Amino acid sequence: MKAVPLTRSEEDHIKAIHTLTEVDGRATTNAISERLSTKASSVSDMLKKLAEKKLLEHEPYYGAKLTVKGEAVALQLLRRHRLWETFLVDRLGFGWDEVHEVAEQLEHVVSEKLVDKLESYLGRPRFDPHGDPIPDKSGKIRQRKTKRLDSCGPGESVRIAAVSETTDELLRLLGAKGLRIGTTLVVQEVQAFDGSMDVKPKSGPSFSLSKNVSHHLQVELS
Amino acid sequence: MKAVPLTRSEEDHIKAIHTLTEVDGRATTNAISERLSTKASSVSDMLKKLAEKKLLEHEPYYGAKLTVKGEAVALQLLRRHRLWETFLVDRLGFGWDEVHEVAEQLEHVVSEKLVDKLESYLGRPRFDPHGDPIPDKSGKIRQRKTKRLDSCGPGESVRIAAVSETTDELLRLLGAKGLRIGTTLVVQEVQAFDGSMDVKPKSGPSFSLSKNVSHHLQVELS
DNA sequence: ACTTATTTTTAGACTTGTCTAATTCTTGTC
DNA sequence: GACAAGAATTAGACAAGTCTAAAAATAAGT
Repeated sequence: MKAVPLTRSEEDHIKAIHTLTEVDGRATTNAISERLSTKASSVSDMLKKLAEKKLLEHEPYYGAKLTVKGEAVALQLLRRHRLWETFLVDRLGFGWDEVHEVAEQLEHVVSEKLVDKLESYLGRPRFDPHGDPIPDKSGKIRQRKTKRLDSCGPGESVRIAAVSETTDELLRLLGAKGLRIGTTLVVQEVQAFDGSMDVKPKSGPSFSLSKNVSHHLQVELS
Repeated sequence: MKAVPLTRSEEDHIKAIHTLTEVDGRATTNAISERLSTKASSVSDMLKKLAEKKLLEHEPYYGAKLTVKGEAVALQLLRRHRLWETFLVDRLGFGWDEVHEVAEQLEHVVSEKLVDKLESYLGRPRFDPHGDPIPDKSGKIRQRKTKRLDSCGPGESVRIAAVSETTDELLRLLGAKGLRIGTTLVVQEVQAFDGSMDVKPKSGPSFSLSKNVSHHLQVELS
């Protein structure tokens, strides 16, 4: 097992495939190209290249699927990304919505020692500021039984388990909408534009929640 | 004045030119290529390109000289590099001889906000772990009144303030002799033959340093 | 099932940054 | 001052990663 250093572009493709597979079940050429803001033809080339490196299997016209080796690469990228995001928010005082682009750059810095020391320095956090799990050195992740509402997609039925980082204002808003711990919701639609979502409580009409609000709601599947 | 983003390679060339100009008074094509481990022809191409961007003036066959604009870029790179080195040593516990390569990568991360917040987080340090000055946001550096150890004579008592143009080999040598930033030395004798000098630390026996080594030690009177 | 629309791939070109090899310019020596 | 040695530049090639345009494969509607 040689540690072939990957280029930034290769890493970006692997991460996109990982995320798409997790969210949509599969990673199509078009979906990848849209995510990376490139053209489908470029992705096609890259898939062939990564398949030759045994990082993924590519069934032409069907889609890409990471191999065990490719999955390991993706998990290390996620690890770096989320550790840096934690550093940026917890230590440098960035807002949770400002860190993505910078972490996107930092995650490509290559130094195992750096990542391990950063992890220790941050107190070995299991979750990043967005509530996403941080893989450990070996790629293992501790799954949370809950996730944030803003990470849910249309059709999901969930129960509110907790409200994170609450403020009085937020609690008042939730009260006004009739939301409390234990309330069951069905996600109806997510707006790509601003991340707001339409949800419908078991009893009562549906309404809209801004991403700001849905982000603070920890939910579990119901 | 638009902030044209530079490529990593362009930044590397500018930094090399800055350092060489500071050390040798001028930056020749060969010297740059050696520093960057590339070939002279590649440097030649890059010089033409950077000259077109008004980052330097290139008198063919004579050498390159940074413009005010180019100098500003170099200072920002130095700022980032030295802030990251400070972070790696002071916060993450890296040895001062282990940080260069990693800082070399981190310095290319582009985010003014990140650099400014990092500076605050570190307590606005004026000097990095090697004793080199860290430029502020506007590019200003606070100079120390230092001279090179090889310019000192017998009887002078000095404190090591910085190690200039460091390499990993040099740092390891210094470490082996117990020398670091802040160490106080008394010059005992200077050999006319080869310029080597005998020095005695405050605690411990005296030993000899070659001119090659003493030339790289920036010291202040103590 | 047939035809059309969509998706994916291929083919060929361009850019950036590098290289080798050949050429041109500068300099130091006699 | 001529000429050899060394330094710098130019010319031409190549790999990586991207693009556009065209071709091929798949999916969808009736």
